[in-house]
Amino acid sequence: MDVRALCLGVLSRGEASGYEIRKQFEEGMISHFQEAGFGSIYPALRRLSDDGLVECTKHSQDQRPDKKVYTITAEGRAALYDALMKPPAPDKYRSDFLFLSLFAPMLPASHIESMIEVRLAWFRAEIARMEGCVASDLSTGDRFVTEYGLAVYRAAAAFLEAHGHELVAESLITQPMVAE
Amino acid sequence: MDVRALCLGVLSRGEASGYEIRKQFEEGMISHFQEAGFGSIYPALRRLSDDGLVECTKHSQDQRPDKKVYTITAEGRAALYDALMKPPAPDKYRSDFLFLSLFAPMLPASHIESMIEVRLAWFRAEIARMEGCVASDLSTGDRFVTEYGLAVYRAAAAFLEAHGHELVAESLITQPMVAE
DNA sequence: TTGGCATATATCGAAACGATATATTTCTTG
DNA sequence: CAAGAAATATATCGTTTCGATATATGCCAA
Repeated sequence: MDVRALCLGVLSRGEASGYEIRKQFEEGMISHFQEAGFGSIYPALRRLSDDGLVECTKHSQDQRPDKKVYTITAEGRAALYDALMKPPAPDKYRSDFLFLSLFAPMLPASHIESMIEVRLAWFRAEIARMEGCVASDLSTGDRFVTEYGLAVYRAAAAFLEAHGHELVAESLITQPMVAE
Repeated sequence: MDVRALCLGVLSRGEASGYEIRKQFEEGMISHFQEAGFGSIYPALRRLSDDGLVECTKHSQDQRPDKKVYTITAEGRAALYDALMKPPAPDKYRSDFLFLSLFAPMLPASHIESMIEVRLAWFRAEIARMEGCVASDLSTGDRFVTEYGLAVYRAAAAFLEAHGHELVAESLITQPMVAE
């Protein structure tokens, strides 16, 4: 599933500009399980446009640079359907946090501790945000992915709360960053 | 954390060839939270070698092409330490499965059902494998990341077992793939 | 015996990432 | 109230990474 297919998916739910598509990958619900930046989205939209899978209409209303609004075409919907009917590729997960955890006993305890705290705070904020989302009315698919994410984040946060201190305790170098 | 730093991390736990490093990213414990293929590993090793962070010794024992074994140097360990001391980048997660789930009501129920089954089978196999790992004696870091992964996979599998059928039920197109 | 799998290295084009450039408006804060 | 930060909006460009492919041998099973 490449960035072109992801853009088609977003556009199938409503027309949008490149900037608005990126916002969905950065802030929206989709941001929890897919990512794409300007450097991928703009070339993808160009190619989709060339292939007739989306149509681009320029809105030069404001003073700002022309806003280009993209709309999915019938061919675009067919291409999206084909992409969705292929068996999904396995999930890809990259975590510098877990890689770093492998080496925790060789790093300062304060570093491990602050890393765990930052992470826990992030999980709690996301969980709160998602709980707000499920309270409102979502479509079937949206509710499913949000509750899935919630289940996983809660498990991860609970694990860190229960076992994070073990990683800190095993750190051989115990130098507080600020003098006591 | 780029592929060079990841290779340094692997080599800090023992010398290895490019092939063996890739096996760790493909099969080993690390495969659950970091990925790298030949196309990234070989250029990374070349650059690490040029920069003096690893040393390469050729073992031409077998008939096969020379096995190049890489060993981390003192400078390499220092560079790894620096990389590990930077605040870790946020986790990156990409799931075609969840993206596809957004559109489940527009896809055949049989497709959704088989996708969920495949996924559940994969989770169960990985959970069993990891349970075998934690039974043996692991280092602190290794045990932490394995049990973290176990907690998350169990939560994901439990969610799919409990709510997977809801996604199938909502699928508007209910065409069995094989005639009954 | 022959086809498939594991070992082992390596490259190459395509895709994606991350930083940066540009320009205007709107919001914030000292 | 003015200065600066943030949001809106598009786009490129060099570096990195991905995925497929090439090459060659040993080993095991059908």
